[in-house]
Amino acid sequence: MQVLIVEDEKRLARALKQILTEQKYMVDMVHDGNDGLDYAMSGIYDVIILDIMLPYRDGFQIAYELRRNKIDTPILMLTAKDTVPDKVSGLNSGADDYMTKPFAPEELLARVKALTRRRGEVILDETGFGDFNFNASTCTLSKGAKSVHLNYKESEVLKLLIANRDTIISKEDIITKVWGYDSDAGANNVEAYISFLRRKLHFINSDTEIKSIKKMGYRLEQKP
Amino acid sequence: MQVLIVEDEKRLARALKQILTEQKYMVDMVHDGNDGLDYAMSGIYDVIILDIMLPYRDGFQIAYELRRNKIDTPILMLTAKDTVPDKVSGLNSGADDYMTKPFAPEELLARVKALTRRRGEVILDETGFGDFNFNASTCTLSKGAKSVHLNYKESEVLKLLIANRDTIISKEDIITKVWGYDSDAGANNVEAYISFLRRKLHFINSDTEIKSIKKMGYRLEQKP
DNA sequence: AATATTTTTTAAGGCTTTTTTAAGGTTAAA
DNA sequence: TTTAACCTTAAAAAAGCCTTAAAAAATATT
Repeated sequence: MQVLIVEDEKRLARALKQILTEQKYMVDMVHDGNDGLDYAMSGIYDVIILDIMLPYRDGFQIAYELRRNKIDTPILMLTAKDTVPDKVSGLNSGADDYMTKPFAPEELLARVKALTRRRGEVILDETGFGDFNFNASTCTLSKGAKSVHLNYKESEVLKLLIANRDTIISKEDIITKVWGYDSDAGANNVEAYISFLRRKLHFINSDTEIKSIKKMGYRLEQKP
Repeated sequence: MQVLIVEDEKRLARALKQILTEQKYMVDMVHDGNDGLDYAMSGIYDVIILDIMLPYRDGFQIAYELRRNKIDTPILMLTAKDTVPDKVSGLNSGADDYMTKPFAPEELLARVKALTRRRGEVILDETGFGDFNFNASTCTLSKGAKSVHLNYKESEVLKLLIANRDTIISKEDIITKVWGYDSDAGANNVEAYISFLRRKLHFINSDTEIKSIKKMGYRLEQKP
């Protein structure tokens, strides 16, 4: 789950980032309106946290531009002012939610969660493939009576494999989606996690295997 | 369908890559002008997405060099500037299309699609010829119940044969498109892979054959 | 703040698959 | 019939991948 923070007050931006990364969001952070629009236009984020007062280009303009370009990433607007006129123009320009500074971390998290949930496609808590189940909210992989805990990265990799059940997913893809765009993780990082997952699948006696297709990537496959 | 991204801003490059790979393009990514020219010279790409501002060698130079060397891969130029002089020199140097940052993923996809369509091909996921099917996203060749896995180069060669279904494709062509322009692969490399493919077509009981026309190349042919 | 635990990264050696090479047999054009 | 082009195959070489242990980093606990 990827979040973009556009906030020029760096201290606040850092605080936001910390709150979100603690909840396992992948966070990118920029500090002015131009960068904000650039990054947001990539369309890769699940939520954008957008300050209104920004250098070069304000939050309203950014929201407006995004919607005009059919980027429908949910936007959570931030502002110090609590005036009605602001609220109106914020929501008109395309924001989905609105929050006035200062705010409690809980409130931020609640709103971000609400916005990402609304993106719909059902946030799958309980999912699976072949003969195993995976509960994303408890990070538990299970088959029958046997179960085992997955840590964060294991879970993310497995979720990707499940989501791409009928195609080969490349290591590059896994890296950008689990480690992030600017990470310097390499193929071996993915390989290591694939190995961890295989061991755990084996531990719960699953007959699903993570097949590797050389030069292409991985795919889940149910054995017998 | 292969795309080369030449863009030094790594985050943007990765975002581009993600957008394209989600649409089943095969994407290679380099981050400076030298690598950009090297990769592009291979001639194996269907589109090159080329930033203008690059370390070592800018986008104009690369486009110019490519055209001078008779590499006619369509080029989509990217730039932050939206000035007319830039547009002109971009198109003069050999670019086919032009896009200013920031942009929406849809726009990118529309332009890339337009450039590749012009080449006359389609984005193939599930394709085939005669009595067999080939699923490019799982690298699986099948006819009826029988199926077999193709490795990377086998897939690439087969895709070329299918794409050129009505014409003879030469070994030189296959070499430059699968091995790259500066590879030292020879005719025998192609012959070996043709042989591998024939064996696998036979294995799935296909009646399609890869016909060889001496001194000319190969062509797919459906028997009776 | 120090220590313990868990997670993540790194690196090396071994294994498997892919790719190349090479040699001898086959085909078809001249 | 001759000969260059092509086919097939085995085996060598290279590349890619797996696994594991151990180091480093992050996180939790005391």
